[in-house]
Amino acid sequence: MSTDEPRWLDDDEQEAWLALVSTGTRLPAALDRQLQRDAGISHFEYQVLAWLSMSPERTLRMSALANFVDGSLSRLSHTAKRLEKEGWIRRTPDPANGRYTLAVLTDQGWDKVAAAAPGHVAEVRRLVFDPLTKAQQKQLRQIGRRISNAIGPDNACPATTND
Amino acid sequence: MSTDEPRWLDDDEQEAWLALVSTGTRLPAALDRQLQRDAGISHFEYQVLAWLSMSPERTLRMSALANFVDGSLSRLSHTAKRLEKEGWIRRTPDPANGRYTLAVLTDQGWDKVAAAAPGHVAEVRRLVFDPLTKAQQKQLRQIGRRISNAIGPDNACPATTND
DNA sequence: GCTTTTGAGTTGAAAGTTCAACCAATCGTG
DNA sequence: CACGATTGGTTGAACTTTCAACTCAAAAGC
Repeated sequence: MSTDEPRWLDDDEQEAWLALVSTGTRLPAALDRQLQRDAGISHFEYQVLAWLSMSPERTLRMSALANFVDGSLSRLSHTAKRLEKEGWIRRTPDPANGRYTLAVLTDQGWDKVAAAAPGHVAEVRRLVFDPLTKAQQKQLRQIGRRISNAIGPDNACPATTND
Repeated sequence: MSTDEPRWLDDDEQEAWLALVSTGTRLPAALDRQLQRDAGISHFEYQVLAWLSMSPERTLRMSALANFVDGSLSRLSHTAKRLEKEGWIRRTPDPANGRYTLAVLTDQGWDKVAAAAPGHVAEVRRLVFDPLTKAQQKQLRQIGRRISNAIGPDNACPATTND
């Protein structure tokens, strides 16, 4: 953008960066593969079902759900249509305020997440936690929080002030 | 998969996991936004151009390039068609072995990356390195390497054995 | 109280990605 | 040296995601 030389990445930064980009594309891909293979759903769809399953009444407003899964409302709407067609969720206008839409996990939806969860958790463990020491897991938590803060708000995890 | 209870994530793991997923989806999105806004290309396209620009003769075989950018050959082929249409790359059959295809960065392609790079590097710095201490940057490098190893081969960064 | 504005959500078309089928060149093997 | 198997790459169709336009309900102005 500006005309003066930017501060390029040094070798260490470069290596960290390449590793991060590579992991950032390959980890989601790996999770998608596992879920697609064992449950026939994408990681995004899984997250939608999972967040609903953890919510009171198994219910969330579409916009809240979109925030949790870090997706656009439009993307969520299309996905919700597919999930609804499968019978895993239902959508109803919020009786308390007609311009909100509530997404509700159905019983079949619950069964679906319940069936998919163990395999998914095992994969997360295998790829992320098992290869790390306890100390590294803690470091990862702190690092993730800092980068997430830098990216900005819209965060699923409520802001924790301590780093 | 198996019928016995899986080992669920404890609270600390859960938090680390949510942070990682959130960062893993929002960081690429943020990079895409910056590049799209300032250069009119996606992060994936940028990576293609960048890897070519760093390669001898500004040339790489399609399959090698696909590995570097962690994408399928098909995806790369479609992308290459678009980049070629813009005049940023050329494709020719490898004279040495007719079943390989060489992707070559053109002069305009070089100019394109050169123009996009400073803004992109600045964004990477802002989002990833500036918020971290030197120690955390080192930790991130090690953690990334371990997770990357767990995911498996096909890695852009040549395998480094020390953790 | 009627109109304008704002915000949540949906929709359809365009762009991008994946999937499976395909082509073409090389390698192996008899 | 011929023929099937393999490998690198492309293509088109199906699917997903994005983008911009639109709908509808609640709030805000006046």
